[in-house]
Amino acid sequence: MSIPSDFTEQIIHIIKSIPKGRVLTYGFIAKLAGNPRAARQVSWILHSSSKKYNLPWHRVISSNGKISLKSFEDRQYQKNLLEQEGIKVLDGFKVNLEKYLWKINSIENL
DNA sequence: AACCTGACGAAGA
DNA sequence: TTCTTCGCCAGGT
Repeated sequence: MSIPSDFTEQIIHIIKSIPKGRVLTYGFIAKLAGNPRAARQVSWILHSSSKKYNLPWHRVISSNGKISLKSFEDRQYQKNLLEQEGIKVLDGFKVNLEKYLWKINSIENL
């Protein structure tokens, strides 16, 4: 284990700040953290540190509005978590970003 | 220093 | 609309 970079800590902070009933996309989180092209790093963090940092990982989805987990079981699980917060998950595990994306333009006040 | 990986994403075909 | 390709990033599988 190594000490997370500032960039990584920013990402973690942002994810922990996502309100219930809202979602954020990988790319958007990366952008808020300062590097719009580091979406993959966001996925890596979720994959490796969700448990460690107790992150609301289920509130992070792809830019196309779909759940990104690989197996059907995992997608189903994430879908349940989202619906528990009032988020409607449509066929194909898709979420209406227009409706549920967390509108935030800066992390200044996080 | 080099290489590999992932719950990505935009652009093409 | 779906599939493929290619570029990106930081951590370490």
